[in-house]
Amino acid sequence: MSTADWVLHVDLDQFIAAVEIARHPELRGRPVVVGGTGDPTQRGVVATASYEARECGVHSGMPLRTAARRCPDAVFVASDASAYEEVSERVMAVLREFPVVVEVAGWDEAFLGVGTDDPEALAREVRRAVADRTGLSCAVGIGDNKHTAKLATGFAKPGGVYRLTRHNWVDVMGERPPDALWGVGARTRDRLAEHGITTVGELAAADPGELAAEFGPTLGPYFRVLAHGMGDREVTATPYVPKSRSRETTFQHNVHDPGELRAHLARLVERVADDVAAEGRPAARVAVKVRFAPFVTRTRSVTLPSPTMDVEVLSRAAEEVFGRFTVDRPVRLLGVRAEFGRE
DNA sequence: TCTGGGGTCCTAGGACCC
DNA sequence: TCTGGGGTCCTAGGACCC
Repeated sequence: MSTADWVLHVDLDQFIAAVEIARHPELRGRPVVVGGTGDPTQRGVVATASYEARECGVHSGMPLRTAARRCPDAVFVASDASAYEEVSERVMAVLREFPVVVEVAGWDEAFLGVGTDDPEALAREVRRAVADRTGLSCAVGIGDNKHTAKLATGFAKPGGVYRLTRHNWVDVMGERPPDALWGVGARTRDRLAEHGITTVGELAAADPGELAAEFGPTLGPYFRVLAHGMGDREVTATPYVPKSRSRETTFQHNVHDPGELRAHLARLVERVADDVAAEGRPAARVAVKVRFAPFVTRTRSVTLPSPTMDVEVLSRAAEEVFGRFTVDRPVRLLGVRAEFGRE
């Protein structure tokens, strides 16, 4: 743990696309779209688009079909999680060689808790070390907490360094919409707008009571804290301990046949049971997710009589929970999640 | 824009207990 | 014998993030 002078946020540029370009050099300079099975005629979305592909309006989360229409020259590549994990580990190892606390925040990003008089110099060293040792480019945000560091990275991209602190917060963020904050999305932005709040500055000045009434006693005041550029300063190297493991599948074609659905359910629960066993900790709850056509998602769950890693017990629980659904429409997605107990 | 997969955290209502 | 208030667990759903 560290409550040092500065928080740095390191974020790799177009990470997944960069890994694919590194191992397929002929892709360099071309629009590259990574996601799904790599077949843009199938259901799936863009995981990462290279900067060349972004120029045609392709971005993360966009359906592959749409990406193919916008960028007919793009090269489509299947997503390969284990390759990205491996490269990610190498990058994190480079970061850990610095005299900093490293908190991994995803495949392609990490917070660094640092004590230094010259955070810009350190940020440039980090960028150089990552580039030299992995061939990857990254942006580094410098902040006085994790929130400002994370937002600073957005201004540093691609491949730069940017500092955002209480000293330039109002100038940089005051006039931006509330969803520019990390943790405020489109839904909350729209609900805020109904209260006449359309900028970060207005949110910072909003009545905490009114926010609590709209968003609840924890979330409401928290949004106002974010709008002041405040946030968590604690950077911790404690290894990540998952609270749940899940597997889900979107079918290429909607499924209505109950037998077929049960067969898919059985396969999913086996994969989840494998993940639970690999984790070596018993699951306390089992949840089943069903997404009906066109796109209505429902979840049912059960607390097990006692936590278990037994695939038979997990399977029976998933079947029981699935049996509580009324499957009267075609099913687009089926998912199973196991939650670990509190220890 | 016909909308993946894997996660986390918060809210809210009802059950149940004291 | 018509009724309080607090605490905690269970469940479903929503929002957000990478």
